[in-house]
Amino acid sequence: MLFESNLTRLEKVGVDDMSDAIWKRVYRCAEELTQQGVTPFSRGDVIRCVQRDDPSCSSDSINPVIQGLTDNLRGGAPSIVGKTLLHSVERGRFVLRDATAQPVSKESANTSGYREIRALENERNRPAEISWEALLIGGYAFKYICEIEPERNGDGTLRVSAPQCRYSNGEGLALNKYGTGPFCKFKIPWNITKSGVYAFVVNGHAKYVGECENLSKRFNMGYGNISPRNCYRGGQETNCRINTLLFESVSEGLKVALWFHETYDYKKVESDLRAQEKFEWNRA
DNA sequence: GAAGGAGGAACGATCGCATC
DNA sequence: GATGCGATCGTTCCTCCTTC
Repeated sequence: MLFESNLTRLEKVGVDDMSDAIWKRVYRCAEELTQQGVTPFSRGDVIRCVQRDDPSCSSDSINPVIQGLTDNLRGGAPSIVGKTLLHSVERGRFVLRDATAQPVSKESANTSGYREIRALENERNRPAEISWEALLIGGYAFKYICEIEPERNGDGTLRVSAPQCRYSNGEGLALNKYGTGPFCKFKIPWNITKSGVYAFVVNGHAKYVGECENLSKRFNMGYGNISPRNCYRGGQETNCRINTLLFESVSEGLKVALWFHETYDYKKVESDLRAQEKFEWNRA
């Protein structure tokens, strides 16, 4: 059978461990509709078909997946197979892209469409103007980024975040050393995409230095927003530990500022700094 | 080898705007 | 108003590198 062999080939390229992935259900439905002679099929046809098997799967989840599988639509949720399965023939109507086409490998799927999306994002997120203010740490000039200002309650007290409570923990994992918090949530501007070395400066004293490839991501998707999984063993303990230290410092009324030294050679600069000075929040 | 620190891929959720 | 499209962000998991 033509369609069965296509799916089999997809599974052979390394995607057979994702039996519940929405993209796979979407593809099966597209095959099913095509076999029934419903081609082109509508977005709604696919959504109804997927929901027939899994009513809990909302159209909000299915829509970006359809988009992400369609070669001539931009955006959507990128899947492991890339934009290789569907083709939009008119607004809201699709056909299987090429029932006889060879699927792309995981590697090539990652290198084409996905990279183009990232390149566009990088272009959009041009670096922000960083203050001219500078701070010398170990001979390197750091620029001021912002003060760390966690979310607060209506009465001005720090809002305590407890992401560990949201983890389903089906494997019965223990909390890691720093998984109990308390945690806070904060963000820095999203448009500082440069690599370099950052420093937490508390009341004028550098407490921690670390490296990053993308400062905004490192903070907004790392330190500033602790994910439930990271509170448990195997999660990113460092994010938990540093977040709690920030929480405690700000709670005590201390000023915590983020400073940044932009460099491509961030590994060397970080190790150089840590060799020169001992920072209280860095571990050995 | 274990632990710490970080990057990145994959997938999904949500939101705003456009179009029918 | 419903549906479709596009963009952005969040979560989880995995891998890599370095240091001890």
